[in-house]
Formats: sequence, structure tokens, C-alpha cells
Amino acid sequence: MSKIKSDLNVAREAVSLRFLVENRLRTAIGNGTFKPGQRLVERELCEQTGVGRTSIREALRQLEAEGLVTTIPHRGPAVSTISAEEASQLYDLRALLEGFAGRECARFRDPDILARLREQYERMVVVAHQDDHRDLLAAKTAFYAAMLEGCGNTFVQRVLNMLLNRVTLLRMTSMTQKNRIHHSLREIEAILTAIEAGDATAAEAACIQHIHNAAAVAIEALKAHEAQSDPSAAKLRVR
Amino acid sequence: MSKIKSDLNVAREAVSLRFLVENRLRTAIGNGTFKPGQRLVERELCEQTGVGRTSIREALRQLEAEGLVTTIPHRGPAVSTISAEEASQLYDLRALLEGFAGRECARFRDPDILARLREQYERMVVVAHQDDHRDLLAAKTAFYAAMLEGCGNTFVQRVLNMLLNRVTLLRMTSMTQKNRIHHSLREIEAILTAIEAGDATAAEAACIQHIHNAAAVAIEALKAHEAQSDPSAAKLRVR
DNA sequence: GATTGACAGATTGTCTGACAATCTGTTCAG
DNA sequence: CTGAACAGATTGTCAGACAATCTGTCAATC
Repeated sequence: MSKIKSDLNVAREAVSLRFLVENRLRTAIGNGTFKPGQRLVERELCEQTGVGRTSIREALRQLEAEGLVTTIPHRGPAVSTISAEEASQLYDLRALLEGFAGRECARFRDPDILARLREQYERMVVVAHQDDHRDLLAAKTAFYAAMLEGCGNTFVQRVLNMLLNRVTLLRMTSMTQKNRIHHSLREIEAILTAIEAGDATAAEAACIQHIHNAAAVAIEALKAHEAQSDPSAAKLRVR
Repeated sequence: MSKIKSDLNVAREAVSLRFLVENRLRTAIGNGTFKPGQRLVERELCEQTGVGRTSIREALRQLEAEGLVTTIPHRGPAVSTISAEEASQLYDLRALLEGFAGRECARFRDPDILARLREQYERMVVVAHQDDHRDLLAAKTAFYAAMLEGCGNTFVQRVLNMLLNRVTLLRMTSMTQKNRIHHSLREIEAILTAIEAGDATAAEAACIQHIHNAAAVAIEALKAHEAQSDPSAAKLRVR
């Protein structure tokens, strides 16, 4: 019955302005237009978007709830920064959740999901050599999207999406890692084959392993970055 | 260094109105003043709280992001309801996260946390016989709070708090289960001893077991409730 | 009698303008 | 160089307004 309904679903076009603003800001933060730490002055956003302060503020509140933006009282919102410690915790949670997703995928083995996973994986293999990593990133994102969907748990999906947004934040802070691509590909292959084989335990382990590896690189880069530019660390120097 | 700062932390009294409203609404939903499905008309909230529509709306946006409130476009916000299916997924995620928390607690074995856990457990034992379950609930909440803190992961903490708020929602939908208390106590004892023993695997298992048991009861009650009162189910009847 | 269409009432979505509270950087006196 | 005072910037909040949209009702129509 919900199947029928979803077929003639007209997708609710009447989107609110604040929703548009929200997405606009989210992608602006995601692609680095707004950098971590940068302040987001309400009036400026009003001018840039052409909407009133009301809508801007409500959109900001949403992003704040997602952790993408941090608001200091009477000082205003700014794009969230992320410390090495936080990043580490973030990756831990991500590993836990993606492990769950992988495990459930392997358990269900929904043919549709399996097909999408393989499709994206093969797309990744094809575009892996390109200098421009955008295609690769897109395929990887699609792969994850499929896996999340396949786990069949709305809440896990939602939480993971929030986490991924914040990881993107991290990617802006540190630089994109280069040579991990090939390792990464192999790890994803392991995930895929485990899921296809219906081996839940292996799938979970592969997901966790993959995130742990990615985390190690990211955290390392972040720490280096911090040690070099953190003013509070500099202050501790005796000279 | 952050230790020093946190000691003389003056806790930032200058709370914004929207924050007060937010908490007020949250507890109102939590204690059943606003029941699931009930509409929350902005003007009415304005009158009841004495604050302007701006603050109300921003507070509602926050609660919406947490899933406690659902807003239908041009119709307005209402306290979220929760289906048996959603509840099941919610408990799955909760089991995953609390399992993690338990495991980490057992790994760290922070003496301070251990003491708090035992203290709350013993408090639970003492007040378990009372007809009024409020004390018991308070102790249980404190027990969980300690465990969450002990896991040392801010994100897990935050997500779990959100989930717990929504479980409370569920508690409003179905009725409080009565005779589970004694089972519940024994399960919590298992968690505690595993953590105290530093047995991470056992702690994780105990946490997951506990949630699964709680889930089973809750879901059952919810399904019964749904079958009885769901109008869409009634409509499908051929007579 | 059931279906359709129109209408009124209720509420939200959004804008504007305003003003106090608060934060921040700078200047100036000691 | 230290500390106080001040000015500018920005947020937090309110009130009032108005269009867009949803919902229920009621009459007209088949």
C-alpha cells in the first residue's frame, strides 16, 4: 500500500526557503566555500542569499543541531572546526555504524542493493586513475549511500549522514590524502565481496577496518596541521 | 590545561530564551504534558511561554532536528509519533551504541565512573520495591549517564541522548511495563559486574542483551496498541 | 446519495524594522 | 604597560504585517 502511494508521489515541491538556504549553506561548507572557523554573519548571508534574517537564522539553527555550525552566544555562528581528538571519536562512531550497516547488508542481501554496490565499485575501478578525483569520490559516495540504504535502519542512516557531513569538514581542514586510493579500493572490494557472500561478520570487520585505516591517515594529517598552527600550543612555548 | 579551565568555569549563565523554551518543551514532551501526535500551534506556545514567535520557532526547529517534533509544511509542528517498525530500528541502534559504551567503560575502568555506576546500581536495588517508580527511573537514568560519560566519546553520548529522548516518547505511547523491573535489575547487575571486571566483551554483550529484552517488551506493547487503534489498518478491513 | 467546487477560517512562512544586550577592539588616562 | 571607558558590530528578541497554503464545511450538481 505504501508502494502504490510512493509511485504517484509528487515529491512535495513546495519547499520552504529555509530549507533551500539550509542546503545551500551545507554544500557551501562541504565544498569549502566557507572554511572551518569562518564566521557566518547573518546580515551578510541575507545579502548573499536574498532572504530575510528569519529564514537564515532557522537554517543556521538546523546546521547547528547537525554540528556543522557552532554558535557562540552574542558572537554568532561559525563553521565548526574539528580537533584531532574529536575526529578520532568521530571515526570511532563511524566505524561502529558502518560496521553495522555492512553486517546488515550482508545479512539481508537485497538483490537491488547488491547490484548497486557492485555497479559503483566497478565504476570506482574505472575512474581510479583519473587525476581529478571527483568521479571517484562520487562513486564512493554512491557506494556508501547504497550500503546505508541496504542496512534498512533509518536512524543509522540519518546519524551516519550527519557524521559524513562533519567528516567532509575534516577533509577541508586537512588536505585530501593521495596515495590511499589504491588501498582504499582494495578495502572496499573486501567489503563488497563479504556482503555478496553473505558473510555478515566479515563484512562488519571489513567496514571497520576500512574506516580505521582512513582514520589513521586523516588523524595523522590533522595532528601535524594542529601542531603547526595551533596558537594555544604556541603560547605554551617558553620562547 | 583544560582541567584548570573547567574548574573555574562559570557555566555561562547568559542562556538564550530559545534555549529555555527548547528545554521547557523537551521536558513537557518527556513527561507527557504534550502527547505524541498532539499539534503544537505557535501562537498558543507563545501565550503559554510568554515569548515571541521567533524564539518559539527556533526552539521547534531544534526539536525537529532531534526528531522529537515533526513539522508538516503549512500545517505546523506536532509531537512525533513512533511506529513499531521505527521503534524496533531505534532499539537496534541503541543496542549498538550502548554496547559500545559498555565495552569502552570496561576497557577504561575509570575509578570515578566505576564508583558512580555502583552507587546508582545500589540505589536502584534499594528503591526497587517502591510503588512509585520515579526514584528507580532516576537512578537508572543516572546509571546510564555515568556509562555514557565513561565511554569517552562525545558523539556517541550526543546521539544516545537523542535516542533516549525518543524512547521516552515511546514510553508515553505505550504504557510503562511493570514486572520487567526485576529482570531489568539483574541485567544491569550483569553490566556492572562485567565493567568492574574489565571484561569488555561481556560488558558489550550484557548491554546489548539488556536493550534487546527491553525492546521486546516495548515493541510488543506498541504493536498491540497499534493494531487496536490504527485507523489505516481499520480501513483495510473489508467489513 | 455521492462527488465536486467554492469559500472561509486557521496557521504557517517570510519580511521588515526596531531596540536592548552583549561582545570586541581601540583609545586614552594613569 | 595596565586598566577603564567608549564606540562599533552583531546577536537575541519582539511586534506587526501579509501572502501562501491547508482544512473543514456547505451548497450545487450529477
